[in-house]
Amino acid sequence: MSSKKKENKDFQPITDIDRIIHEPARLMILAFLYVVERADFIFLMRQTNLTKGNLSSHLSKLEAAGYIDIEKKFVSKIPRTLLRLTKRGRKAFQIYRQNMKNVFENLPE
Amino acid sequence: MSSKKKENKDFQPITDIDRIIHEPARLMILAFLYVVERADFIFLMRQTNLTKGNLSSHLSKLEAAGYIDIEKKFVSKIPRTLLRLTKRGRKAFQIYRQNMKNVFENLPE
DNA sequence: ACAGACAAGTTTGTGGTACAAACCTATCTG
DNA sequence: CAGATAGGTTTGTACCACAAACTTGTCTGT
Repeated sequence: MSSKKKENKDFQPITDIDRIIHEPARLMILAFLYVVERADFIFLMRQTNLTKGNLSSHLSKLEAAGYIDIEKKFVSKIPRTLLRLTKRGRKAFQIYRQNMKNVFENLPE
Repeated sequence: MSSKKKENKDFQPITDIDRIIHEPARLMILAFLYVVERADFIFLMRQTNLTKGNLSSHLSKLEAAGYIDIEKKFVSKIPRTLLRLTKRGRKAFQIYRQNMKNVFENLPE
């Protein structure tokens, strides 16, 4: 009945924080994709002010986590990279959001 | 009138995120100190489930940032390390909190 | 009174990662 | 056909979170 371990329910939301999402650059990316549901590389780069290189590697990481799909098309010889949130990504983002909300919820002021 | 640079007001709160606070372990520490206003090392260690080593280094970092005061007392030969939020720390935490709130504020669902 | 055992921290070592800079490949332009 | 530009990817590096080792001091038991 009594738990041996102090599990500290208070801080559980913080302990559980998804580090993939927690990184500010990726949080920006996800927050954007959460709304528009589809965007291309260049547009995202302008929106986030990330460099090409960094945007690229963050996108790879998000893809590896299964949070976004990366679709490479050609529009009359010009490459176009389209990004969209997966179901999994959407879910993870919602959970992250709820966790962060819980952290601050019961604080005064 | 028109701004040359795309400043992306939408994501400004994320760009401005305070990395000292953003780290989950330190967020936990600050969230706790925000409430109790004074705690000792051991108690904080139990609350956060951090090891002594990691707690120590996070506290050092918070102190270096001017966010907490570390007070080392002796209570009849036994050392006691007391932590409390500085005004600066309290302010920074509030700003961080507001930034995070802004990030999620205008999203659907 | 002195050999452990324990308590309360601090310092050191290391693997992972965010950011920047270099690189790549293809198209357009004079 | 020599740059310049566009759209990315890969590489290099400096930092930093976490774990493990170390430190300093107190409290036993014998």
